[in-house]
Amino acid sequence: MSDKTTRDQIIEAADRLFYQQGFDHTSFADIAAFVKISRGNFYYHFKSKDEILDAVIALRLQNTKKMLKQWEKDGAQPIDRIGSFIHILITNQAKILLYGCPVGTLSSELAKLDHKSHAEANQIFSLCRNWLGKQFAALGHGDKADALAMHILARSQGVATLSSAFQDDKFIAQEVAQMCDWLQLHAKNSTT
Amino acid sequence: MSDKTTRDQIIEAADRLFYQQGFDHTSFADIAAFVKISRGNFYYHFKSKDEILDAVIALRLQNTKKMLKQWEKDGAQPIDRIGSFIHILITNQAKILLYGCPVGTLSSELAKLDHKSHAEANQIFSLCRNWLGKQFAALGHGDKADALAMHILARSQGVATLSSAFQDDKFIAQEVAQMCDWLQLHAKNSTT
DNA sequence: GTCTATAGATTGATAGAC
DNA sequence: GTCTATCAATCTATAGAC
Repeated sequence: MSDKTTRDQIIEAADRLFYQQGFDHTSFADIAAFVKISRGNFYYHFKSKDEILDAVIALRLQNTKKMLKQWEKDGAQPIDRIGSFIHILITNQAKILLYGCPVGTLSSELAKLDHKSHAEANQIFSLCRNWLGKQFAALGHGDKADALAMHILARSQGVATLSSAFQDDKFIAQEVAQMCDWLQLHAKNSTT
Repeated sequence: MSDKTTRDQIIEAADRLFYQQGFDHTSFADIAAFVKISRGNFYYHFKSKDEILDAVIALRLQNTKKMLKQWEKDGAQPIDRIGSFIHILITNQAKILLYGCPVGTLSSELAKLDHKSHAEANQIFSLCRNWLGKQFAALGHGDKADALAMHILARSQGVATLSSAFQDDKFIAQEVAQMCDWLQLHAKNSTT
């Protein structure tokens, strides 16, 4: 923890604060207070606030890739892997209830800001979409694999938004169970 | 249009700009330029920016009530009424692709800002939830009516978020069709 | 009821000492 | 590499003329 570079500490603090407070509403003063450096020191590591955002998005892309790889390693069958994806709603439920989904809320904010990095932020969605599509393709849903991936992604987003609005963790549990039931209906032939 | 009070013009401009740019990112200067009044004039009509937000939320609550009443009038059967709700995704698709759902994105933003009016903004969700629950109850789903209402609400939110991220109007059409299919499966006895 | 002028705080960003 | 000091712009909000 203490041997991390200042640059990495800034990125991690920004990652956290952008999620909790939003990108636009998080100031350098906020990040500086968190990392315990002066505001002027930022500009040795980054040219602008937008550059910090890009670094945060890059970090999230990297972490998402790691997570998907891990699920691919842990889950022998595509069904198990997709199940892992669905269950992040429960794994991260405490944070989701407070701040929603980090991917969806950042994408929505950058859309409203008409921010140049909006497309980059959406690559996190694309990563999940393609990975889910690959799993559904492995299940035998050739042409419908992408549509099924988008369906699961959308339902996860909706659960995050509504559970956060109503502070309802039971709703998360209900919907996760329903999505798993739905998944079983789409379990064609995996290995056979 | 021209005989509207300045106060109403401010509220309508704020309603539009809060949706397109976000609440926090919209300044008095933005609203003033839209309504063509001076910045100082705001404070004759409102005490603070938060008061404008409350007025905007009150307006949205009022408009939502009107819309739900109209659907109840137009649709003879609960199935038709729920169908009207699902189809707002298509009716408002142009705006949704650009700015997402006005209810969901405002709720998410106010959650991150830890804003005191977050609960008020969520009343728009509650309005829809209770109305949908009433329709499902009329369909004969006594104890499951609220869960079905939440399910439809969540799926609508997810479709709004993802279609906006991927700029995909075909995805909206696909999911709306699927939601209508799902709805038919839940069409127990309505009038009989 | 609307305006101009301005206060007071905060923002992102820069310059230069150490 | 980190700091202090500071700039210029912007923000919400206020005061007072008309």
